[in-house]
Amino acid sequence: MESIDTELAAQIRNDIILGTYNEEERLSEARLSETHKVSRTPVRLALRMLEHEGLIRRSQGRGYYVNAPKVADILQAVQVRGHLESLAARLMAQSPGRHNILPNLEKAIDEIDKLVNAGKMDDASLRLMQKQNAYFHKTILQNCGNEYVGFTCSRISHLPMLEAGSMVFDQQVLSTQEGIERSLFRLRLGNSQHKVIFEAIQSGDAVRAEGVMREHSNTMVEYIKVFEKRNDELTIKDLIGYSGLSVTSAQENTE
Amino acid sequence: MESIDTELAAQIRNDIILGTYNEEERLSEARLSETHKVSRTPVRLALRMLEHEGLIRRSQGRGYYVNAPKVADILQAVQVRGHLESLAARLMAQSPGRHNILPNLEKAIDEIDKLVNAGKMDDASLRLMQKQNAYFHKTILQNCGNEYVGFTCSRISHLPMLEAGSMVFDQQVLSTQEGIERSLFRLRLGNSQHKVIFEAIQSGDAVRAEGVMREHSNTMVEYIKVFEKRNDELTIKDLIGYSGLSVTSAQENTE
DNA sequence: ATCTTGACTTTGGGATCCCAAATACTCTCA
DNA sequence: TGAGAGTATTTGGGATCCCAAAGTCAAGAT
Repeated sequence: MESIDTELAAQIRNDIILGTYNEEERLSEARLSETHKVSRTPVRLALRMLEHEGLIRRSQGRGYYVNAPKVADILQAVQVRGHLESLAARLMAQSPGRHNILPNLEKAIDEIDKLVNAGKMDDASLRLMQKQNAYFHKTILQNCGNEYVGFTCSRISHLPMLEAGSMVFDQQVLSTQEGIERSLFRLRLGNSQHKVIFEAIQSGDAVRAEGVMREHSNTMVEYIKVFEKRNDELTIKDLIGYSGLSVTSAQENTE
Repeated sequence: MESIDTELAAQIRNDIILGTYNEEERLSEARLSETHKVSRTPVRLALRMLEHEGLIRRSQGRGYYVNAPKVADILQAVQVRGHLESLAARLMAQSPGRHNILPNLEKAIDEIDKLVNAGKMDDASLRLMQKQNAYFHKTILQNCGNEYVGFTCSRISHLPMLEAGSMVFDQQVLSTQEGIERSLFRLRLGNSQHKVIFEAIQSGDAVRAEGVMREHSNTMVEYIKVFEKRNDELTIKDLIGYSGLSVTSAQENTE
């Protein structure tokens, strides 16, 4: 368990993201300290944190305004993260020490391959795939030789779906056999991109590593846009549902 | 004047960056509140802020450790910012609303041209050029259509030289006529890159806008590396000196 | 009816006190 | 003399009180 202020920030963040507060609703230290049964000190720390994250705005003498992100914001942030990941792939391909890390990447690829080939799309399998996928992406971010790439990424990872390696699944699609086949195809494609990225990094082909990673990152943006087309009123809550995880546990995984 | 905690954070940040504290020195809330004559509440807020910025590390029950950035860190961060700026250039070239902004960019280019052609490299001229240069870069970041590009950049702009459009000059070089000529050449080159970026954005050539911006951003990294080669023990303090501004006022410009 | 002015309320910021946890130190016993 | 236990100290976290600034509302003057 973290300290109260961190925990509190996580709760309020969750509320903001899930749309519990009204648009532009005003938050006050005093009210939050009452509703959450804590003193104003941790509330203040939590609000400062959320202000840094851009989820609330401070207004001189008027308290804090909620500034809830929209799906469009998530798309923009994912694009930024993807761009940074492509930098990481390029840098890692140029990094002399990369060879010690490569086996770990390969293992993650193999694990995903194994799961995809088993053809199962149950909740447990999805979780395992997400875990390996996240590991693949985080490993590249953290071992590219430029620690500010990972650092900068982490500055937007409080948003849902912004953890490196987050994946989106359409539960409706997963309910039919044909949908499962399509999803498996998508996963196979994604993992084959992983393989290309791996090989490019291994052989030191920085340009290719960057290019494929860019394309790979773009995949999720396009996939979410498909959802948007089908549903104008797509909310972030829906999106988190698509991540294949429960809404509450999605927050717990935030680091 | 900002609130005490912001001001305090700026002071401590300055001290850390300029190397006032020893490597890995421990900071405590109580001591800082004494030395800065404020209570522990704003100290705590300031320390949290600095922790977010990565300048100090919190250790359970042992207070805070100073984590002073090195010149190598600045180089890494500049690389990240440059990469994000190249994304901004690409996106702005694809943005339909860019034409309303283009005149402002052109004006900044013209102003720099005017100053460079005048051939003066005095302090006032340098300041004006820095201002126009910063305006050029910030305008692209803020009008690329993806607000998270600018947001993400701002998450590392607490570091020195990390404000978009910061420039570096070698004061030693500026003391000779030949050095001034070389610096003017460098500025002319930089501004001609600005022009290419401008034209690429104007004509919607996203690939070119991104490529030239990447090259443009890389220039500063290479220039700082020249300093490093000449002086193994190059400190961040030296680097701020190279920015052509006084060490203290460099902090004031932080936004 | 409207504008102005005053008091009242709400807001966040800062100071101070208390507390638990972790550390560091010292004394004692083997 | 060295190891261990117990105590003192230092650490940050939380609660509470006070304050100045800004916003809000109502009453009174024009």
